[in-house]
Amino acid sequence: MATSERASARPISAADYRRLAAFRHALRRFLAFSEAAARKAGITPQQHQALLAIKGAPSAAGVTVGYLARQLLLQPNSAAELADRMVNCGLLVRGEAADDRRRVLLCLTPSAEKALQALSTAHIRELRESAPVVDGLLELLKPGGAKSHRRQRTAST
Amino acid sequence: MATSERASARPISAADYRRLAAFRHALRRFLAFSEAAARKAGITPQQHQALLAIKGAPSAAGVTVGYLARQLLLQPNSAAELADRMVNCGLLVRGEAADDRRRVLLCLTPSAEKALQALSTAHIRELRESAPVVDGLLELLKPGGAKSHRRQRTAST
DNA sequence: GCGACTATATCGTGTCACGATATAATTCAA
DNA sequence: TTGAATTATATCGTGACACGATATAGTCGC
Repeated sequence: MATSERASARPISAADYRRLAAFRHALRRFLAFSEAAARKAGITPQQHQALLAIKGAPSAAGVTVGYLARQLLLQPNSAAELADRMVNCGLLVRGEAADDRRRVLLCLTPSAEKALQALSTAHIRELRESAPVVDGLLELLKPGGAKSHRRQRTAST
Repeated sequence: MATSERASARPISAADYRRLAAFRHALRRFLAFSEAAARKAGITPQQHQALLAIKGAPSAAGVTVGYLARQLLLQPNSAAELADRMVNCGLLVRGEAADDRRRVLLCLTPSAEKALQALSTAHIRELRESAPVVDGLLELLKPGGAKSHRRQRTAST
């Protein structure tokens, strides 16, 4: 069974590995840019993500800890800890939901708004530059990339 | 100066924040998929990244610790520690470069090859599915992105 | 051969997410 | 209503991992 496992049935070509590696490298570069930008703005990368998730939420009146956890793909307790650190940093304020007093509404402070705006401007600029690169890398993996059935027109490479 | 800083000269619209948040959420989802896949294969996400970086490198005879550090955007000492953990796990073997005995050549073991192949297959499949989504989100941020086809050039908000 | 430089390794530290658990608030059934 | 089950958030101890500072080994120019 180990010999004909489905996952190993179709060998990956050297070109596939190169493309995957290049894609992940591009991803890391973007994330590194983002982290550096956040730290330059005086906040941690996770805090930046949290600010964006809150600011980009449908409800403009603040979001709950649970919402933050779902957006950031964190466990609820981790989101509560993150929110706690951000409150201590003066980035967020906690409020209570009127209808359900278990819930805590997280709202950005003015300084957080300011930092997020600057970061968002920089990120939009960066994305406009690097999007074509990522696009190109995704393109290579998408169509007949690892190819198996269809033949693509060989562009040399 | 703080009031008219360049970074804050152009306010970001609510739609921009939503788009940026959606983009980052999609990115986190992909990374979460990747992490879960790696852990299911019995390795850590960083180890998976390292295996891919090594396997996708131009030289097929192993890569140096320094190369690994540059590809993963880590400090050299962190790459050495990562390599150390991977050798202890039986994922890598260290070899010496013939021309420069300071250098260490990292090579995948058979079990690492097997794990990486399975992971790569899963990742290519996942990327083919989620690429259109990421594409769409990038599209929105790219061109005139933040805005609208109609009536841009706004002087207002 | 000697000093400057490069490549890798070691050690102590700090951050952060997690599991387990606790506390508070809501819901629902009887 | 009461009170058990459920949901939302918070607390605490732990572990993984990247880092800075530093150490060691190897190479190169002179």
